[in-house]
Amino acid sequence: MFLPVDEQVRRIRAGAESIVPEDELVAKLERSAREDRPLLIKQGFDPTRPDLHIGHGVSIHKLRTFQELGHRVVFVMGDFTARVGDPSGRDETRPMLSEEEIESNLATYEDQVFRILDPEATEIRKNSEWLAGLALADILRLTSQYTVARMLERDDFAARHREGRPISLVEFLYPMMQAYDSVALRADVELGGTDQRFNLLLGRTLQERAGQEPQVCLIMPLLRGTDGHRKMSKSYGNYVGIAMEAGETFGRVMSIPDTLLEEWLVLVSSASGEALDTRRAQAETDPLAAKRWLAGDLVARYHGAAAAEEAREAFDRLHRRREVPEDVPAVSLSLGNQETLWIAHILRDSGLAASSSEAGRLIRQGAVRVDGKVIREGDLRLGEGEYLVQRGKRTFARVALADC
RNA sequence: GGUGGGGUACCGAAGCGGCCAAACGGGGCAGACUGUAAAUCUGCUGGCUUAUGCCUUCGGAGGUUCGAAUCCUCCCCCCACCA
Repeated sequence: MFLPVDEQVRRIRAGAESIVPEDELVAKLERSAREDRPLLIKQGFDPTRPDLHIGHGVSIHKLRTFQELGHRVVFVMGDFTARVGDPSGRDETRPMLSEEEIESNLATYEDQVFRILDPEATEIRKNSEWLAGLALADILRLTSQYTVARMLERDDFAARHREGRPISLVEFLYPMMQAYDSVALRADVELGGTDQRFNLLLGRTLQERAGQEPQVCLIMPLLRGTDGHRKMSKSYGNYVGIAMEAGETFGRVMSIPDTLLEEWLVLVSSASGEALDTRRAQAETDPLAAKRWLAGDLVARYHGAAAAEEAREAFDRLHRRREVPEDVPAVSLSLGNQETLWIAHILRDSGLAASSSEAGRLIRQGAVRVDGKVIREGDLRLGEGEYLVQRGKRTFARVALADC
């Protein structure tokens, strides 16, 4: 039923930042094979922000690998912990979320997660199931199992404490709750990013205190974003969203620096084993081909094979052949009672420029074309008719001018 | 509670009576180059019915002045040290 243990380990280890401790993972896998019983793989998610990007996808892909290896994946929605907000990597307390906000985020999470995970083989559990019912007495027992000094070992807490910034008591409870999830589920393995290291290790500690075999922590690196430097994050704008439109996804992947390519192939592509090795070699010899494959692979995974083909074609058309894309947004503008409209206003009102001042600047820089011809005159006016207006290399609008 | 230091455009950070729509860096946008890139170089980066013109902006509200981001008063918010 299971692949040989060493092959399983190989696939699990691919791309991982660290496995703590690896020999326990091997032991668990061996026992699982011997007893023909799948391991329980757990990952928690904070339903605080409804948009997932492929940085989150790194560990979700890894969960998928576990599914393919025949293990049992439990996806924990931290609906209860979200009311606190994960302080990891933060330098201040986060606002608590209301129940309504949390609920409304859950559904969109499932939609995105199931673009990667097999829904049939995934259990989704909310941690309010076991956390909401805890009595104060239970919580006292739990909190007695860990010390303030050890809590302060965590880098972000330590820094905040050292610098005199506030740490609310409830934030100490966040890792405790996440760790308790592992106790409640009797997790064999927990996945998380490097920023989760402390929380994952705390899970081991609490499991041991509860008389359980401690979980193995599988720590995945944080994915670097499209800028090639900083970790992928929505607030840096260097992300590729899982639910993002297909063409946009394709384009963003194509624009990553080559130096990022191998990393992305390992961490977020569907390739594994030998296929992955082949792609990694290709990334060296023909980065463009490898990047195109990766872009298509991601689009196919999130939107289906047909969408990937379409995205590739649209991309080639726009960027390689410099042709006008097929789906240029159409805008119709009213002339009002005038004969003509000023080009700066046309650019502004068709959404190609944020303001008429910006439109003027773009024209001065030679970035504006009308029907393929570069516009130099800042005072150009257009009369009734249809025009293809272009701003820069890749932003178009088909503008219809008419009175009415 | 005391003392001291701050709040400037998307972010960081200069400016400390006119030459300030506000230096510089980052980010963003555009041009060149290219493999669509990245790196590099160049330009732009408040708004306005089309602009050697006008309007709004430097925590908030008033005031002094021909003139204020810059001086004064009050208020709000941050930070450091002490208690």
